[in-house]
Amino acid sequence: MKRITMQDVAEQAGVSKATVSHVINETRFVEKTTKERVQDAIRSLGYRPNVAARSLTTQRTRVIGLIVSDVTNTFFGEIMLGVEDVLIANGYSLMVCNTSEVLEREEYYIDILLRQGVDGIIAAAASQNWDALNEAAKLNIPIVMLDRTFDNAKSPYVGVNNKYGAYLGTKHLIERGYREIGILSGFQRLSTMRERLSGFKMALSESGLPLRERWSVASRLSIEDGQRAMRELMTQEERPRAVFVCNNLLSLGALMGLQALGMRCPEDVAIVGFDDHPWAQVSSPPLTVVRQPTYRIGETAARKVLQALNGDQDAIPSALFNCELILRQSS
Amino acid sequence: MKRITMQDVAEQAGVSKATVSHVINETRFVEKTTKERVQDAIRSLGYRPNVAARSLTTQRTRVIGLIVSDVTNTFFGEIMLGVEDVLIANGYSLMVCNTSEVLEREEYYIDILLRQGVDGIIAAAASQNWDALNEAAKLNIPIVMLDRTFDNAKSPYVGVNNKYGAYLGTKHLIERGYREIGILSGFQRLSTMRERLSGFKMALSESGLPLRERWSVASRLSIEDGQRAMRELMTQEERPRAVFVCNNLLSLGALMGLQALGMRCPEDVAIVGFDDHPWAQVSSPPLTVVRQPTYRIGETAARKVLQALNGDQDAIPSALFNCELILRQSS
DNA sequence: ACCATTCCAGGAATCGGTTGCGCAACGCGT
DNA sequence: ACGCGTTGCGCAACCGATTCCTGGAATGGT
Repeated sequence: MKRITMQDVAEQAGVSKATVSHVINETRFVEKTTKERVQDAIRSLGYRPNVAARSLTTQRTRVIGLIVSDVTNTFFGEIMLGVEDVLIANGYSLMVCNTSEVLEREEYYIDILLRQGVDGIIAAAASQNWDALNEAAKLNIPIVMLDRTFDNAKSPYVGVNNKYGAYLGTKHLIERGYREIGILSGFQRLSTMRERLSGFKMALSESGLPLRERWSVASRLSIEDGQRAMRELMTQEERPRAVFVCNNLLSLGALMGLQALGMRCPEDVAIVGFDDHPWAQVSSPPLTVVRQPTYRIGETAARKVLQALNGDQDAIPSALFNCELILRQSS
Repeated sequence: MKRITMQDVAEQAGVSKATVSHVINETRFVEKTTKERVQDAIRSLGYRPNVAARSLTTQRTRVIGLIVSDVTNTFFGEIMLGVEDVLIANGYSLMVCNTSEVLEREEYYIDILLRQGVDGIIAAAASQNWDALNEAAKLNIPIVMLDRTFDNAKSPYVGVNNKYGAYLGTKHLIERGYREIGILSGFQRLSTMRERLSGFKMALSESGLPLRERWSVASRLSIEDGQRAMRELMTQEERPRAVFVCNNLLSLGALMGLQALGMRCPEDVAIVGFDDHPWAQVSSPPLTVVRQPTYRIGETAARKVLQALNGDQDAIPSALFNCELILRQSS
């Protein structure tokens, strides 16, 4: 079936393409009866504007690119939900890219998104210094950093106060009486992980507790790696009695690692995780976690790109949410 | 910064736009030296083709739309992963739409995708008779149904043998000695849910076990609804001693519901869930589940759209994977 | 040396919209 | 009846690529 174009609508309605366009976009006054004829023609023909053609002239696509590092993680799933809700409500669409924390894939995707001509990019960057992002900035494409940021990033950032969150979780362990506390964190190239480590250290030093280097392990962000790392922590001659875990996949891995070792939580070792997860309520034991407002983070990030697109010339401020400690039975 | 066009490249290389285009797409022989000049120009200018312009003439966007019903569900996350890997490898991009099982949103998204001019659609449809999809079919846009299908769908379908999966899980409960078995399923408008219910019934009747109507509840697919439904099942005077749960969110809800009622699993009631989940390994108790090969489902669906796009005129066959029973401690 | 091929590459139309410019018709005042 | 301002809409250029048609130069055969 031949695709129906604006020309077809124009002919059917007995007007010019220009008028059809103006009716659709409400960009100029059109007499009521004419307008109705056009709308009828649109309906009866089942006309659907071609966004490629439109964006060719307008230079805008009304598509936003979202780069996340792990689509299978509920954390990002909820963020996507927030982003999507806001975008849809504003007539934008979403192009999702999953990097699996692989740097090359990230660069590749940036390129793709720029070719697609996305109007803006929301990114949970895997890398630490993103030339590709700078390029995008040069093209005047607004960027919003999500979850993680760079040291000298000039783009607004939406995330949580990671340092405080980790501090909160660690403090809780200390208050519970634990004094031998370890930490299971992730890539130090991620700002979140650095901040969480630093919050952890702050809590420790504030209470005069030492941090043993061997009790601080950083691993890749996966269940298997969490499991491995937990084993590494727990098989030392002198092992920690509590562990702060910096990510939900790692928490799951940690729990599994513990089970594999035949150790009990919290009797043998207490755990506080970062990031809540629906299943954390029924895990064995239910996990005490530091929760981030994921949906709101997504929403906020989306609002900020739109804000930038709507010509808010002022530098758009970053948004930091606070974390919340959810007490359960692992600590 | 002005966007760099093919014209700029052509001038810099001292050739015509046509030649630049042919170099980029390898659509006609270009002398080695000329080609190199063009490639140098592309590099030095940092030229990036405008896909909107391209798709205007080619009538193809190299974008595939993926409609899922719940992005926060790991199940769909893994499917997305599979879809994405295949698409990327073939130079396609992905536009993700999340319907949250809301029918209007689904129709809305179909419209959006058609406007965007996606080359194909992969859909886990929430609705049962999709006019919108038929429209897409009329436009010669290949559709692949994912996870669920319609009764008289003419599009290929990629999923699992749900009936057999449910049969497997139920059979397992029966073999364990349970005779009072209930089922917690979802919307009967979803083909998956109907099939699973039917597999469940098959197992029951095969063993001469009765199905009490009150032991079969269908709820919306969410954790809260699963919880509610489980309570409904468990607070009857005569309650089942085992429950087959048709979806991972419902399983989680069921577990939570049980906890809330102070009941123990599997002592008070055994559970077998449909869909595996990483956290199901550490839940209390670890959950026996019927697992679907999610990643492969995604991959396969993507391959099928591409196949259709590459002009495989023959009707593309559906693909049904088999489920696998994962034994843990809830049964 | 001349003509027929072959080889390379350019010109220009085209895809389907948007938008600046300008014109015809109409109403109103005098 | 005439002029002028206003109202409503059409014409055509343009966005940035692809692709068909065409033509000049180089090559080869006799």
